[in-house]
Amino acid sequence: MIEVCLSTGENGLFEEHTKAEAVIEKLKPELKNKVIAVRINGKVFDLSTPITESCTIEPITFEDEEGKSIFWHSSSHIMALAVKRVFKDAKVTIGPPIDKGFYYDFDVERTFTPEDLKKIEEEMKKICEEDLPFERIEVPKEEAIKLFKELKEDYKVEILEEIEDDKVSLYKTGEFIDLCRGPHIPSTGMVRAVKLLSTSGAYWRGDEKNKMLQRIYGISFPNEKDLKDFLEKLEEAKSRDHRKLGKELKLFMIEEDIGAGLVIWLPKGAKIRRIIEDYWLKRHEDAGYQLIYTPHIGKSMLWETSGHLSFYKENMFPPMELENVTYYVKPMNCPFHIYVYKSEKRSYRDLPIKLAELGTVYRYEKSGVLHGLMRVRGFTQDDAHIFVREDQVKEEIANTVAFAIDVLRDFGFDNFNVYISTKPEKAIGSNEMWEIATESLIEAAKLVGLNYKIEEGEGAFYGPKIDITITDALDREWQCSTVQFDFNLPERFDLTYTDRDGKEKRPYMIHRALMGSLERFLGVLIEYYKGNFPLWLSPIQARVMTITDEQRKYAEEVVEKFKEAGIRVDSDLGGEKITYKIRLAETEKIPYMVVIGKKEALEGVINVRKKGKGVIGNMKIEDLIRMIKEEEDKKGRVSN
RNA sequence: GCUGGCGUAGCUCAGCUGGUAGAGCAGCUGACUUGUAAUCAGCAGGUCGGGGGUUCGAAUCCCUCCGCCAGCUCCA
Repeated sequence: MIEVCLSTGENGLFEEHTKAEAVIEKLKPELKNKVIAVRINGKVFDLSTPITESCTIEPITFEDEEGKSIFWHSSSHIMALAVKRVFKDAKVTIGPPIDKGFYYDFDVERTFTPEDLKKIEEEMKKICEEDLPFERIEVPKEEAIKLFKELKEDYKVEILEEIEDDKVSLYKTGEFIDLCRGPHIPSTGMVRAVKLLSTSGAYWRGDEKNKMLQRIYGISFPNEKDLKDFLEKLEEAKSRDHRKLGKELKLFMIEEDIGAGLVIWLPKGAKIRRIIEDYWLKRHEDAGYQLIYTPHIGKSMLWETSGHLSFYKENMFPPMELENVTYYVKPMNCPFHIYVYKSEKRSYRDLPIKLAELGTVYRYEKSGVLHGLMRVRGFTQDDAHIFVREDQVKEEIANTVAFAIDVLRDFGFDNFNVYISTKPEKAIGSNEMWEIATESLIEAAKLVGLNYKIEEGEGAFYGPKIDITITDALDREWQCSTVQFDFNLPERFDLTYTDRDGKEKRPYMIHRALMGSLERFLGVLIEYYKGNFPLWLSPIQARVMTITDEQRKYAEEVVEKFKEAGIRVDSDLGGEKITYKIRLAETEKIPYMVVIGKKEALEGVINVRKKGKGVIGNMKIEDLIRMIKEEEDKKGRVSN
C-alpha cells in the first residue's frame, strides 16, 4: 500500500498502481468530471497514470492556467481527428494550445472554406459525444517513425527524426494517433462546447520559405455558458476597436485614395494630438531636453553612413533623384540628431546632451501588416537621442525609464509589460559595455518598481533595449515606449567630445521614445478608454445646449465664459428637442453637458449633466469651471 | 508579401440561384419650441472599390489591380 495526499488536504492509503483518477474520485469525489490532469512532484501527468509510490497529488482543473492549456491542447487533437474524418488526405502537423484556445496546422490539397469549418465543427461535436478516451502509448522512436511513415504523415516523421530521446509517446483518440508529449484530458466527452473561429495560412515551422499550411483556430470549454461568455467578450472587444471608435468619434481617417497606412488626423483627433504635443513639449523642456526640428528627407550618403541602407533598406521608401543627387525619406530621426550633436565641438561638461523632436518618419510596411493606427507607413515619433559619457550611462537610463513611466501614468496606463532585450549573437561593442548597459536597464526597471521580462538575445545588434508595451482591446500587445542603447552610430558618425584630460572620447548614445508614435499611442488610448477620454484629453470638454430658442442669448454668454476660462466648449442651440441633443452629446462622448432652459436663464445658473452618469444639478458657471479644472489637473491618474 | 474572407449612398447594412439598386441614421428644406439618450414631413444622395472579360443582359459569374478584415511572416 502507498500513501497518497491531495494538495487540498485529503489523504488515504491505496494499492500500488492505482490510477490517479481513482485516487481523486475516492478522496475528493466532487472533482470527478472536473479534474483534467494531475501534478505529481511538480510534473504533470494524465489522470490514467498509475501511482507507484507515496506522493502528493495536485489536481488540475480548467480553472488553472495549466488546465486550460491541457484542455485546449486536447481540443486541438479532437479537431485533428475531425479534419481527418472529413478530409482523408489531410496531413497533420502541429496543434498547440494558445492564450485563448488552440489551433492546428494541416497540409491539405485545397484551403478550408467557412462551410468546411462548419462540417469540422459538427464532426468535433460528434467526437465529443462519442466520449473517446485519450490513450497514452509509449513506443521506441523507430517504431513511431515506421508507423507515421505508413500513415503518410510526413510532418510527424520530420519532427520525430529531430527528437533525441529513444522513446516517444503517442496519444490515440478514436482512430487518430498523434505524436504528443501530453498530458491530455481523460476523454473527449469533457469538451462540452466548441467553436471554430477562423482559418488562415501559416508557414510550416514559421518559415516564409516553407510550404504554407492551413491553420484552423478554435476555442472550447467544459460548458456552454463559458463559450457564450467568451463570444460575448469578443463582441465587447470589437466595440472598443480604435478603428471603429475613430470613425464614430471622427478622430482620424485612413483613406484609400491617399494611401494605405497614411493617417489623416481629423479636427477632433488633431485636437487630442495637439494637447498631447503641448504636454510632451512642456515635460521635455522641464526634463532638460532641447527641442529641434529636422527635415523629412536626406541624402543617400547619410543613410549609407548610418547603416540604414545596409540594414534597413527593405523598410525604406524607394529613393528619389534630382540634380544627380539621391535622397531618401527618413525612416528614423537619428542621423539628423547626430548632425545636431556634430554641429559643435562638444566638451565633457556639455554631456548629457538630450535632443528631442516629434519627428515624422516613413517606413515601408508590407501591406498585410498594416493595422489602423497601430501599424502604419507614416508616423510621428516622440523621439529623442541622449548623448552621454560612460559614467553617465546608468543614471541617464534610470532617468529615462522613470520619465517614460511617469508620462505613461499621466495618461492613465498602469499595467504594462516591460521587456529587456539582451545581447544577440551578432552584436557589436564589447561584452563589458553590453553588461553595463543591460545592467543599467535592469536597475532602472527595478528602481521604478517594474516587473520585467528578460528577452535573451533579442536586443538590436547595436545595443540592448527596454521596451514597454500596452495591450489593445483584443489583447494584442503594442510597443510604445522604448529605450535603446546604441554602441554603433557614435562610431559610424565618429562622434566625439573632449574629455577633462584633453583627449577626444566617444560618447554613448541612447535612443528613446516614450509614446512611441503618436498614431499608435492615440490608437492605444482610444481602446484603453473606449473613446471616453479623460477630461484633459477630451477634444470637447463641455457642450452647452438650449431647451428653446428663447435661451439662445444667455447660452451664448455661457459659452463665452467657458471659453474665457480656457475650457474646450461647443454648443447645440438648434431647434431639436433636448432629449435629442442629449443623446447626440452622449454618443459623441462629451464629458459635461450644460443644459439651459427657462429656469436657468432666469436664475443665471446652469444645469449640469455628466456623461454616463446623468444629471448632477444646477450650479453657477464658475462651479463647473472649477470642477473641470480640478479634474483636468489629475490627468489620467484617476479612473472616471 | 503569403493564406482565407470581404468591398453596395457620408455611416450601418439589405439586395435569393444574373433581369441595369433599397432601408435606417447623417445631410438639406419646412413644420414643431420642446426639461435630460432619437418630433414629424418632404427633398437630395450610388459608374454597387478600379480595370478587363463571359452574357441579349453583371452589384451578382470569371480574370486582374487596389483597399479593408483575421491570421502567418516581419516589426532597427
